[in-house]
Amino acid sequence: MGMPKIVDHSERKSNIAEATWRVIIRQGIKGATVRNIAAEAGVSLGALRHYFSTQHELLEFAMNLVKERVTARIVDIMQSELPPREQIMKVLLELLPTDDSSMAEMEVWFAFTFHLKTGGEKPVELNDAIYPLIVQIIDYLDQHALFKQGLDKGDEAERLYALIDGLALHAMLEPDRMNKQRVIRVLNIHLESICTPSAT
Amino acid sequence: MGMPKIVDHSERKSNIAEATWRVIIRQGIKGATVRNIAAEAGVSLGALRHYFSTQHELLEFAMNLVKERVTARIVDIMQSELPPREQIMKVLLELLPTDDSSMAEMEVWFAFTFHLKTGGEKPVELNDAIYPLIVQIIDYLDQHALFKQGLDKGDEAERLYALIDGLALHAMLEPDRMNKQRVIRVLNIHLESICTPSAT
DNA sequence: ATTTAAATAATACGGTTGTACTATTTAAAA
DNA sequence: TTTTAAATAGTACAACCGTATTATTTAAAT
Repeated sequence: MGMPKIVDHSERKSNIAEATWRVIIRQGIKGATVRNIAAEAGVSLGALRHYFSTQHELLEFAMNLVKERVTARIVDIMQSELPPREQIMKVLLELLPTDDSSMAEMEVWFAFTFHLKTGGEKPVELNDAIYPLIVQIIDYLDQHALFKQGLDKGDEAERLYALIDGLALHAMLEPDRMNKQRVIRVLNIHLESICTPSAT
Repeated sequence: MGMPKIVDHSERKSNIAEATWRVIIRQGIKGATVRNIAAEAGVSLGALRHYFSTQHELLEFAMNLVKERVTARIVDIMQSELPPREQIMKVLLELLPTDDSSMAEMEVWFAFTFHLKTGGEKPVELNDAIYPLIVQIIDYLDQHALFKQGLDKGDEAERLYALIDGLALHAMLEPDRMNKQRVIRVLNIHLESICTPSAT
C-alpha cells in the first residue's frame, strides 16, 4: 500500500489562516474571498479547497487560530513569576492592540465577530474566552489581597471587561489619539481605582 | 418652462436610508446590496440610483442619518430641566443599546464603522461625535461640583468613553448577559466612582 | 521502478454584484 | 391641453463570487 506526498497538514492550514488575516487587515472582511486568500497564500483555488471545503470553515478556523495564539501568550505570562500587579497589567495589555501584530489580531477578531454575528449560517460557538479570563483576573487580585474592599467582584469584572474592549475598540479605530502610552495610562488609573492602595 | 413631478427629495432619501438600516440589521453589512435595499424600500433599482449614484454614497448617508437622529435625542435631553446626575445618566443611556430601536442603531453604527474603515475608498470623515460629548459631560459634572476631586478630567473622559463603547459592544454581542438592567448597574457604579459622594 | 493517494492545478458553472443605459411614466408649469 | 423634466422602471453588462469538477503532478511506500 503506497503513500503519497505528505505535507504538514496543520501547518499548511495555519499558513492559509495567516494569509486570511493579512487579507482582512488590508481589505476588510469584504475582501476575504477565497480567491484573494488563495493568492495571498500563494496557492491555487483547488489547493485551498483541499484544506477548507467551504469559505465558512476557513474563516472559522482563522478566527480560532487568533484565539489560540492570544491564549497561549496569556498562559505564558500567567506562568511567569512576576509580581501580581505587574502580571495582571501584562495580561490586560495582551488583550489590547499595542503594536502592529496585536493590532492586526484585533482587527481580525472584530471583523470575524461582526461577520459571524450576522452571517446567517449556523450560530457558530463564539464562546468568548475573554470574559471568563477577566473574572479570573479579579479573583486573582482578590486572592492576593489587592482587590479593594467594598467593591463587588461581579460588577467590577463587568466594568473591567467593558473598559478593556472599549479601549481595544478605540485603539483600533483611532490609533492616533488612543496610542499605546494612553492605553497604559487609562489602564493604570483603572487598576489603581479597584486595587487596595498599597505600594506602587 | 414646465416643472415635472415633485416629491420630497430628502424624505425619500431618508426612507431609503431607513430601509438600509433594516437590511443591515437583518443580514449584516454583507447583505446591504443595492438590490436588497431597493427591494426593502419598495423602489426599483433605477429609482434608488436616482437618489444615490453609488453604493458608497448611500451607505455614508445612511450612517450620517443615524448620527443625526442620536444627536437630536441627546440635545433634547440636554435641554431638559432634570437634575444633573439624572440628566447625565439619561444621556449616557442614549449612547447604549437599551431597546430594539437603539440596538438597531448600534448595529448599523458598528457595521458602518468597520465597513468604512477598510472600505478602500476615500477615508470618509468618521468624525466620531461621541468623544467630544463625553468630554462635555465630564465638564458638566465638574461645573456642577459633582466631579470627584483628585481625578484628572482628561483621563476620566477617556475612561468613561472606553467604558461606554465597551458596554455598547457587549450589549450588542451578548444581549442575554449584558441586558439593560446590567448596563444601568455598571454605569451607576462607574458614575458613583467618579462623582463626589453626595446625596443619591 | 512501479504503485498509490495526497497535493495541486485548471477550468467551468450558476448566481450575484455595482453600475450603466434606455425607455416609460408622472405631475407641475406653460 | 400641451410641454417638460423629474421620477421611475426595466434591462444589460462586465466583473466577481463560492463551489464543483476534472486532470495533473508529486513523493512516499512497495
